[in-house]
Amino acid sequence: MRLSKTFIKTLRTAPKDETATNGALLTRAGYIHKEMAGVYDYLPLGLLTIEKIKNIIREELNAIGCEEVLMSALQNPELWEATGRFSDQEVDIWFKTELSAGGVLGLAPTHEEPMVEMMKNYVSSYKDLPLYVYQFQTKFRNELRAKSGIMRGREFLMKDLYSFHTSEEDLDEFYGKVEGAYKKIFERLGLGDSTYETFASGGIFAKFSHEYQTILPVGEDTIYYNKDKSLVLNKEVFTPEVLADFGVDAKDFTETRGAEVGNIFKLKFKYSEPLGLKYATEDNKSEFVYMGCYGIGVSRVMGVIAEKFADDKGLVWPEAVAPFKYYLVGIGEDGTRKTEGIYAEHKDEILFDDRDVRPGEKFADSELMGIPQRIVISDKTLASGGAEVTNRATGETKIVDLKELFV
RNA sequence: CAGGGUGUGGCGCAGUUGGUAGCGCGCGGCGUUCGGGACGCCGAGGUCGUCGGUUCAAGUCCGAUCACCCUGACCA
Repeated sequence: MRLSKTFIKTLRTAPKDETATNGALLTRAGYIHKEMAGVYDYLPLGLLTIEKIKNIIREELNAIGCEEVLMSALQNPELWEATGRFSDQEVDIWFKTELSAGGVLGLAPTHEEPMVEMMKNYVSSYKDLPLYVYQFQTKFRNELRAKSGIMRGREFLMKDLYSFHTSEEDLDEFYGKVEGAYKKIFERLGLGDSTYETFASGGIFAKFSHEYQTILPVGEDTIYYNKDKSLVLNKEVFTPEVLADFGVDAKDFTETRGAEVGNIFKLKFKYSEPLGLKYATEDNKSEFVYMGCYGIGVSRVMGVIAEKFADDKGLVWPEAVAPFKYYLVGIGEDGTRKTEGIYAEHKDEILFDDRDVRPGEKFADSELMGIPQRIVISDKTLASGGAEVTNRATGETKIVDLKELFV
């Protein structure tokens, strides 16, 4: 991408209404644009970052046999009335709208009901199971208070996976596979060292559910971890009874803040029963389908990564999620000519700062945008043998022969 | 939803006891610059969130309303 050709523009100061680090830097660096509280547009760089995150999740889910779909945001109330979840008393974050011909529709805050209803068309026998179906979809939640940049929005992007099984054992086994996939996903996202599977309230169907909490000072959840972080508990289950169950002592735990980037739930019959998702067993009995659901907040993850790695100069993306791996700057006639040639060969990997501005501004923007490697070519670098390559995260600089740049 | 705070050019801000708006960044032009957001000159751009009221006169006072931010509560 050529910076001279894009409409985005960096800002020296963050808008006053972006006080969270992620919102302020993503706005300043031209990744996002705010429509209103909790509602954001993703600009070219932001969209590329979102797509990188999505692809990592997609690859790991596909690797354990999941199938991707895309469901609708508009929802039929009848479906949700079957589970009692269209009621504003039961689920108080609905956005509801009206059909011009009369009647109410909802904007999906999650997709258990429509997913189950849809699968009724395709699941009729034990031979059809198990199934693992997911999507990346925009969710709408009428939060009382949107906050923290893109970390808690009213409209946000989520990956939601639903699994369908004939037995609890099969559900358990797949649940374990998802745990494995999630571990890989968070590692690849650069959050492996700071993200922990955390015990949280499981509602009425299980003692616990699992949340994936990334340790982050501005996270919304309070969590407790022991020395080696082998056991992490959300505050909501950090009770004497639960501690006794685990045979641990509260004084061995440290309190910190976490951002919930994912969660996984064993739903069992919670939705299959009220909506009537059944299958025929081998001996032709009709049974309800066991279910699990597994979420990752894609846009929130982007905010968490932005927040977690930022420094005083701006964003610092892990290479796997950066919109581009390289930020290319040419200085002087020779440098400029060389960079044009390099850009032509590696367009997909390069954010090319070909703007007619002074070098200092380009350096500042490369740092603000958080591109992992900055390549500078000038008379000076050519005289020392090639291009100067600077690592955004470490600040480490080295001269690399032009032929060795992309090997 | 409770408490606190803020709305003035694209962004950040100032505007004294009411007298119809000013600065920095950014933007356009010219020139000098060209490895750390350079400098000079010229210039464009706002009716002060919205509605109503007081007044000869309101960005400044009063009322209402909307939006936004922070803390908390909420989070299926």
